[in-house]
Amino acid sequence: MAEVDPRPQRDAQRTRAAILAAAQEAFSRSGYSDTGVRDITAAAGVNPALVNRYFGSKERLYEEALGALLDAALITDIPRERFGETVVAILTATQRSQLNPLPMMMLASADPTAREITDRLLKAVFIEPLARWFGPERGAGKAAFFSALASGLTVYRELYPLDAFGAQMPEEARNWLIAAFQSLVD
Amino acid sequence: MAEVDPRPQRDAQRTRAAILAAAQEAFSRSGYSDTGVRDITAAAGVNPALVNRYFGSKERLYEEALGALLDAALITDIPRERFGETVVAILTATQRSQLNPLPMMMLASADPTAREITDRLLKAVFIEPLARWFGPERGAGKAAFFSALASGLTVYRELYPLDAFGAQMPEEARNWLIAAFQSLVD
DNA sequence: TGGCTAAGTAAACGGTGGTTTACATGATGT
DNA sequence: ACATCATGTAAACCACCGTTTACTTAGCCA
Repeated sequence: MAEVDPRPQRDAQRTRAAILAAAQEAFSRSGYSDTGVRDITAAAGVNPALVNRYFGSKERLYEEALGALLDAALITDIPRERFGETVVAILTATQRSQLNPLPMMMLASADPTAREITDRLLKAVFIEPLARWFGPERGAGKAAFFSALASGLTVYRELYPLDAFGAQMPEEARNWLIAAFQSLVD
Repeated sequence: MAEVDPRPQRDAQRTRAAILAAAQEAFSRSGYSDTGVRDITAAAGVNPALVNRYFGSKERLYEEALGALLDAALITDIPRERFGETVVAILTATQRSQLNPLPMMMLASADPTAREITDRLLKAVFIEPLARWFGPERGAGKAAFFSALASGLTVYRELYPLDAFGAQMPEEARNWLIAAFQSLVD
């Protein structure tokens, strides 16, 4: 006899989490405007109306989805002496991280509402903490360089793939990137 | 007496050009999905149906709009000894260039169809010629670095503006960028 | 066991999108 | 002047979107 599943069929927390996870995946793949509420809920196996029940609107679902990704992406616990290679290792992981907020940011930027939300969250939960971590002297500039470099790399790895940034990145390219990132903390 | 305008009220070429120009402006500002055919034709002062008459579809209008921008953006006639500063001057021009294809590329990348078109055009009319200009040795890698750096800079100048890349960019940041670009040709 | 409430569903609503169709009108050549 | 065709227009079409509403059903407690 099979074990009975002790979990009830109806579980608000589980359903909410399933929608949020499906939203993160969908928004990261298709952005804001091109991701429908019905796409998300179909992937989560629930009814479209539940987005409004649990999150209020598609807009607020996006905000929570991106916020969680940005939170998880903060890299301020990396040891400074190995900053460059650690960052490059993360950004060029063969198994694309589910937690990289950059694709979602790039793809969602066309919609004015999503862009406003993204701009606010990006600065509040990522750029500013990162700038403080870099230190009071030129911290903001370093955070900006970090973001620009990481974004450019992500664009040509995931959006418009170029061989030079592909799976088997040439040693020279990798070293250039490591040195560029490491120079921000030295 | 005022001179009579010798141009007829109806001029297919002029109308077509007006639609194309309005499309470049709109796609650069709002991407593909968030730009409506009615938005474009309203800006051009013509009827929405003319998009289909002159371009076949919104899709093919996008293709022609981006293709023209990518063509005009090729920077292979820059003297190599001043490559870095020239590129940075172009990318950080106070008056944002109407011809920079990067915002359009970034904003349009969410829609699968627009992304496919962008990917094809980007490589055929920009990346590959640029790689040849850099030379047979590591040309592709240099073109990739150029694109990544330029894209990251554009993202944080136009999409999610950061002070460090703003109008009055610190001398240090500017010099870092110039050196990075110049290193690609030295 | 029975009923009450949270959880989930189905269906519709108003708005908007790209596109097509049928029609009106200005330009041109005889 | 008039016929003809390119050019432009108005309106409708059909599909899809986010959201709301009315309803059903499962879970839980008395």
